[in-house]
Amino acid sequence: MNIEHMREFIEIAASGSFLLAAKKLHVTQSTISARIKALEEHLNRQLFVRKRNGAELTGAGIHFHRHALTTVRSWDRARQEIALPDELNAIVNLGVQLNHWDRIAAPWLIWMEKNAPHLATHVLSDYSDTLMQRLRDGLLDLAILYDPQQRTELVIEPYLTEKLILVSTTPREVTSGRIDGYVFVDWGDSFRTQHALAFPNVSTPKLSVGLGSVGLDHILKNGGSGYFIEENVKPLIKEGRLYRVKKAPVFKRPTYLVYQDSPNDQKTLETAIMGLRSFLPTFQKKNPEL
Amino acid sequence: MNIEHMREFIEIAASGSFLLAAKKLHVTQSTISARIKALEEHLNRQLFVRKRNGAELTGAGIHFHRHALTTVRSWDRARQEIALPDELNAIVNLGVQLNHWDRIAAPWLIWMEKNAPHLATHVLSDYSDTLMQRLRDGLLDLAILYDPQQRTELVIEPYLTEKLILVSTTPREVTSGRIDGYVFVDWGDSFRTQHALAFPNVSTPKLSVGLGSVGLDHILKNGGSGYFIEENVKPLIKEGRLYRVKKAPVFKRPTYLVYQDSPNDQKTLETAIMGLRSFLPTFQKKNPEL
DNA sequence: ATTTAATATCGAATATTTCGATATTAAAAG
DNA sequence: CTTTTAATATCGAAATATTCGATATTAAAT
Repeated sequence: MNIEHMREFIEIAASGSFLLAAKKLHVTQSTISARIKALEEHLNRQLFVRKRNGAELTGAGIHFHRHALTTVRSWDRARQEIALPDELNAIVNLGVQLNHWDRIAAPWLIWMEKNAPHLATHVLSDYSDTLMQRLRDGLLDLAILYDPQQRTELVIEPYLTEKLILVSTTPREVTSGRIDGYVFVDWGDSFRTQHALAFPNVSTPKLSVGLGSVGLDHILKNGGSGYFIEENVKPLIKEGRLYRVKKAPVFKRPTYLVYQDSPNDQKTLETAIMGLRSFLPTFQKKNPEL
Repeated sequence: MNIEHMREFIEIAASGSFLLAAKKLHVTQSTISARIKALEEHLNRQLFVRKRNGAELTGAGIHFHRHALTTVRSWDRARQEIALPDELNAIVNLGVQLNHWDRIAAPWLIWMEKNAPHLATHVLSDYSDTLMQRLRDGLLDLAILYDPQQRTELVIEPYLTEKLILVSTTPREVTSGRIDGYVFVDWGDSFRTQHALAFPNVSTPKLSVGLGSVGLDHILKNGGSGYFIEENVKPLIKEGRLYRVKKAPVFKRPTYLVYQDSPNDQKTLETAIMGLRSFLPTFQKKNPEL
């Protein structure tokens, strides 16, 4: 069965006439007639009632029409997601953490546009484990993530190291025991370990959230404190909406560049990686303490 | 695009070799080669990496494979429904969890046979996420599942709430610490959370299984305890083969009825849903005659 | 360097699709 | 009741696309 023929069936159903549809589709009416005949024979069911003023769907035709639509849509979606336009000769799929879009994905897209205009780009922003899984499945060419799992077929190289600093909506120093309004943001395994070591006597934090931005929103609205990525809260500290808690330990959070060991398209991957690496020196110049 | 060719693409992906697929499909290898070449040119994307020992999907190929499956399935469904004899005028495709066959699918089939004999029925029994995907792709009309993901195009309504109770092959009460012969059955995200809260000091359970029936078989054969759906173990408790562990917490496990917001065939869907609702205790209270 | 087990290519044979011309059909007009 | 008309159906020839069989190419393993 040919999907284009199903499309024509849909067009005929819409125009209500073989002749009209033929004109619209720039084929002869006899072609349409033959196609429908073939389709009807294939399905062993009449799809149209031929009338003086055109063709009308039969019951089976109406039924088939609905399915034809989903089949054609499914194909269209496949094409849309896979097909590359002629002027682009490859695609790079980059995965980044949800909170890395602004700082990594956006500048990378600009860099790629400028330095490799013949390469299409696609960015997926999700959690580490989803990205990891997509990498393994070959659906991503490379990803930047925290806590990568070592795997033989994957190359892992250190990328940026972020700092997690404790900020509060009111200026204060770190105190022992329960910290009021403290939001525990789960920044992953290694953070949890470091955090437990640094604050052995802090029992269950008042509020735990899985996503940095949610926790940040929360304390900005309701007051409180928590650990956030320095880069993300810097502007807020400048505005005076947040204060850095003095003497609080700073946690490091390394990110890694991960990609397939033997990729399908070495050159494309290298270009993409070059783009990502190009942010490292400039980023580090701006943040010499890292 | 020819659907039969997509089927061949799927076969090649499955066999991992042009040559093998050619043999299976009773065409020459050069035909397969040409077909894939045409497909790749059409999409302007490489789908296979040709290797010494066969052909392996590229990332794009894997991605395309998923869509190819739904397109082909969608077409199959169209054909299947159109091929129905006249006295049956539609098919309802119901998806249920693997362990729900007996309790939901089987009685539903009987109900449908009695109350809507002109509707053909088809039941798919699989995991939640597979069912969810099929629903989205329009390959299922409705499904009953745990943890549905909210989606604009889907309607979700609460259905049965099951109880998970702790049973053991020997009569006893719940004890602190490690429970001997305990089988941890993974009943999904929300169960894991509830379980962790209820048994904070139970470390890694001795044995974990993904599927309830497997776990149940295991303890019946080897002795032990675990959480199972009340309805499933009730007869076994009566027989004296299992004992309910006293004072153990009971976990709730809600199931949901999920269907497309704007279905292909409103009336057919409504009938099917009515059948499913008729099994609900609330419905049976209101309509005791059923 | 050779062998081998895979895919790619190419021209000829074959099959399918499309076209253009014409036939058929059935309702509307006369 | 016949003619007209506006649609679809049919048919053979031409155009197009697909498949085959033979052979070339490739790259890993020997």
